[in-house]
Amino acid sequence: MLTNSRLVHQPHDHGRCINAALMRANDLCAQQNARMTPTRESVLRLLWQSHQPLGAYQLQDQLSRLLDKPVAPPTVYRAIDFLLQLGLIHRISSLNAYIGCPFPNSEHSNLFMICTQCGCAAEVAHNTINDLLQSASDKANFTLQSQSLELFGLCPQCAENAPESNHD
Amino acid sequence: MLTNSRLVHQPHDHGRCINAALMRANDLCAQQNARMTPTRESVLRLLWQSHQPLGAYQLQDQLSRLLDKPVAPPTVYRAIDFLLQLGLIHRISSLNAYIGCPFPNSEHSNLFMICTQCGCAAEVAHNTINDLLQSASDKANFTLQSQSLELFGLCPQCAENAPESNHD
DNA sequence: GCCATAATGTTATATTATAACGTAACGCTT
DNA sequence: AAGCGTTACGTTATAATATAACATTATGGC
Repeated sequence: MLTNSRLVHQPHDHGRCINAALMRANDLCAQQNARMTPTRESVLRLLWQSHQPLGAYQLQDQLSRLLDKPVAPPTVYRAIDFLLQLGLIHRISSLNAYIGCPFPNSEHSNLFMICTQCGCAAEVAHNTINDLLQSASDKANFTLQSQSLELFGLCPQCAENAPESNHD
Repeated sequence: MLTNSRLVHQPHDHGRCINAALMRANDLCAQQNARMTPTRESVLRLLWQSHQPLGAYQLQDQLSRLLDKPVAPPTVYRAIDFLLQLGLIHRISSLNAYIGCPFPNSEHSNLFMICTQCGCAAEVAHNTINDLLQSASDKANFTLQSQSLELFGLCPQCAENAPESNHD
């Protein structure tokens, strides 16, 4: 089970973690002969700035503030589409929000653990689950192409802070 | 593995299948002291009419035609919310669409197999997958509350009709 | 029948996403 | 370096999905 759960849920050198993500992104672009333009890089950076998924219009606000000029929705959506295609970010469809992918190179399951309290989201790649989903698909004669797996609940911190209605 | 996959993918007595769903719905309402009003029943029926997920505005159209009078979005969304709360239907968030639940009483995984070709969707309850997700959550110290699992691919028919770019 | 509650009607608007078309930048060829 | 095709971006308008707020009507218990 490969996960960025600890990174998400625990304090860490976040600047380094963002830079690492940008490096990976640049590498991938070089590989694929794609251009990491300033707008795209800004959007990717903003998505990495928080471990929370951000909506397109939140991104618009932040990008607009960052560039100190008005930014229209298509600008944001174009950057999002580009990053999605390269697998550098994911769309979390139950939230209509987007988040940086911690392991863009690996084939992985896109399983997210999303905190209903604080909104943070950790990504998990879990081979056993993927295998099971594949075999369930096979059994149903379903030709699996892609998947979207989203778990909702409390992250470690929030569970800690607000435990099961205990009044000790 | 409990699934309505065969029902979805194979010809069957669909009228009976809709009626069964409505019966289950009425039972559940009786149990929970909830009211199955005409609007709600119509929406549920429309959702069962196809094994495809329907969007809110598709439902609006169809409901409007069925009742032969204009219907505003809130009407549709209220019925949807009611049915969602009772677990009689599900929201498929990657499609912004809704679909009748074939086994509303059971605790289940909400796993959908959605055909990217024809749009049909089968629901699967798979205990092993649920258990795995639970244990993955435990390992990550994540308090699992709910989940949304959506698989995309080709249903048996569509796979049959458009096999892997073979030209034999 | 009266009342509280639940459901629906109605109007307006918020939120998310895309279409369509023009302009600018890039990078290759010559 | 001029020309040119491609890619990216700017701009305006609008589509698609969802909800807020408040008025009205129906339902069921007393």
